[in-house]
Amino acid sequence: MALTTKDIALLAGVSQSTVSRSLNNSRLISQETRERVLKIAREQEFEFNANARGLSTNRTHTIGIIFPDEYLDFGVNLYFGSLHTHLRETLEKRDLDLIIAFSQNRFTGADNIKRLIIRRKVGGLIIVRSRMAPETLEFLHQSGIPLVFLHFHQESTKLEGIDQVYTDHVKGGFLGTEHLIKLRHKKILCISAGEGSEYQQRRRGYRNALETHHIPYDESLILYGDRSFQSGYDLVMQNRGLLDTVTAVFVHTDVMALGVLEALKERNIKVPEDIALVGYDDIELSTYFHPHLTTVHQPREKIAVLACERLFEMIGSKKVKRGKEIQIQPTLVVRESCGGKTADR
Amino acid sequence: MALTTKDIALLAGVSQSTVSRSLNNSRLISQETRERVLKIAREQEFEFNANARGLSTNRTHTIGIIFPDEYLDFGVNLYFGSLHTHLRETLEKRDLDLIIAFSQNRFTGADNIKRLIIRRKVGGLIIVRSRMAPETLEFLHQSGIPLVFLHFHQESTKLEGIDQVYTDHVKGGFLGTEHLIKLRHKKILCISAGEGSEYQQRRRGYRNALETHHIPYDESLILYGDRSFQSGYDLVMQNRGLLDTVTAVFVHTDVMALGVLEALKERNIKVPEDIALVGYDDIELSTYFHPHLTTVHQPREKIAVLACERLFEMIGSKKVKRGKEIQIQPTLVVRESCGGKTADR
DNA sequence: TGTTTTTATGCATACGGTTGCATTTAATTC
DNA sequence: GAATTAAATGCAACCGTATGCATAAAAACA
Repeated sequence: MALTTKDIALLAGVSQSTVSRSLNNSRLISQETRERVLKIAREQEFEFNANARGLSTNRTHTIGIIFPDEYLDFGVNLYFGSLHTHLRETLEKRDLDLIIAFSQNRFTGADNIKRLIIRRKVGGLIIVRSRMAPETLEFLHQSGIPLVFLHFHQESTKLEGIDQVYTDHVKGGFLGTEHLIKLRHKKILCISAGEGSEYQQRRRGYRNALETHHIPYDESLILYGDRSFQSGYDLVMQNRGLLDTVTAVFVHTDVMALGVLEALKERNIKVPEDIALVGYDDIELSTYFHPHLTTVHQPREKIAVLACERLFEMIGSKKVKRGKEIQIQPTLVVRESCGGKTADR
Repeated sequence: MALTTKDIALLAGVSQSTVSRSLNNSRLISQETRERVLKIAREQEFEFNANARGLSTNRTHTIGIIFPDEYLDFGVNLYFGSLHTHLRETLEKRDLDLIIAFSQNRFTGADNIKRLIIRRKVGGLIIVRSRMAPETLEFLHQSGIPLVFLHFHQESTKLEGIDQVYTDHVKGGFLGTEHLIKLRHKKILCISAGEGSEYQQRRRGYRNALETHHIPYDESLILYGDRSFQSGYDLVMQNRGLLDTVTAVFVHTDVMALGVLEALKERNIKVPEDIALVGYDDIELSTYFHPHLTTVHQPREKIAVLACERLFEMIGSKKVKRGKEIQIQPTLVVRESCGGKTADR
């Protein structure tokens, strides 16, 4: 059987509470005793029983992460997968366990967010790009649990008092577009996605850039995919005419951009010679394709680290003021898919 | 505050133990009472406190999954990522929570396997392709925790009594090679990986196929990569001479195969016309590349489901006999990268 | 030296469930 | 209808830790 604090107490010749206090660095303990207890605990490879601890303190050394459902869908999960990895890594540094769930149990329909809090007593929650019922949101507020929303900025007043870490998607949309404009492109097709505020924001950036540079905004130059490789591919194949009239394409996810690239290759349209291409996300996968994608980089590791640190702060002290919004700037990574050349040809 | 069984008891006018029994489907409870209690619990959105439960039963509704470190490495994580997804999905169906860890905490150096058991009291453990210290293995044995090893077959007698779910990598190696042989290829380059039993087994299959068809086995036709896209690419670039002498390449991971494909394209070697290519894993990514990869398919979902079911059995009853080894047959998925044609040219 | 203050330790209870055992109530048997 | 048995419920202890409170020991003070 696993050792308990009681066992350690026996070995050390002290009471169980002294052991508990020693291991928890309480300052009610003499240096001498503490060290003796710690030594024995180490020797015996003592591990706390997380359940007992959680029961007693009503919190656990566990963080919950809520991912959006589409995480399951390979075609679009490369960005979130990478984010996941960084989150895991950051939490592991703090010796925190990680429970992962989708916002809703896809089989029982249970509200996993509520469950993680009530049932698992997670010490904090990171919620990645999830819509949620107002009721759940209300519940989160009331629970007072440390909470960080990730990925995109939500402006709803309902989210007041909730921390958010996100990249500036408007800026990202602007950067990608402006790069193309500076290469003298004027007719820039925008392949975005229908659902999701981040895409709306990226489109706003696209439009801002055009207007800043006095290029008329043309709604017919916006197409909507579903974020998948296939949809990028399909949009190119289905809009042959449109593609002949543009000199550049700005695609709002790398995965779609790779689909676009593939389709263009098949149609014998050369990138970047015939069409310049800009993606969004800077996923590692895109370096597998040629030409390498110029793309808007979102610093995933930074997002993960900042979100976790914020969580740690809140967990560490109840007095930390909630509702901080951390905006991270995306950057443009220039590779080959736009060419060094301008659009003058 | 969250509701407890005591609260429900009060509302239902019964004792706390009756509530507990009702919610746990004990047969010591009358149908009538049970229903009344359940109804109230539902209405109140009662959720068990997992800590309290875990403390008294000494087990939790939680499964641990241990992933290999390289999971972090994108270049090789596509297969495991997909496996992960299926595992998560399967466990969610059973309303089980999931804690994920690497076998060793990469920062504190702690043995996560031991920790998950002692500290988190996970009800079961799935260990994906991990080497581990004999001491840890011994510990696992003793703990009696439901346990399934995933991915490849380990024949060590030390693993006796431990369940394994794996695909037959020897068979897979055989299938891929034989397909090429039947297309009349005789000089088949094999790009494998240095570390990992599964690759050793795939190479054995490769050799078996050659010998079965009376083709001399030539060790110099085996190259070793590190499973990454880049290493597939590099091997092709660094072994130009060798590649000119073969008509087919069998690559032991799809990710590497895609790297190979990319390099061949760059060298203007046509696939499948000049060289036929077979991969291994059947990851979704490979359908993004052209020509589509002929590859050895490992049924990831089946592996996940079988592993979980086995775990459920063991969790459900202590009497279940341990040590079952479930072998799953890989299949060959013929796509475009070998051509319909034979090697007679 | 006696008294007060400080510091270190132990005692006992709470956390929210599960479960063996005792008890009550209902059903069955004679 | 009394005695026996079965079914349903309640009582209470326990799981392992944290922590308020009481207390003992040590230090400081008078």
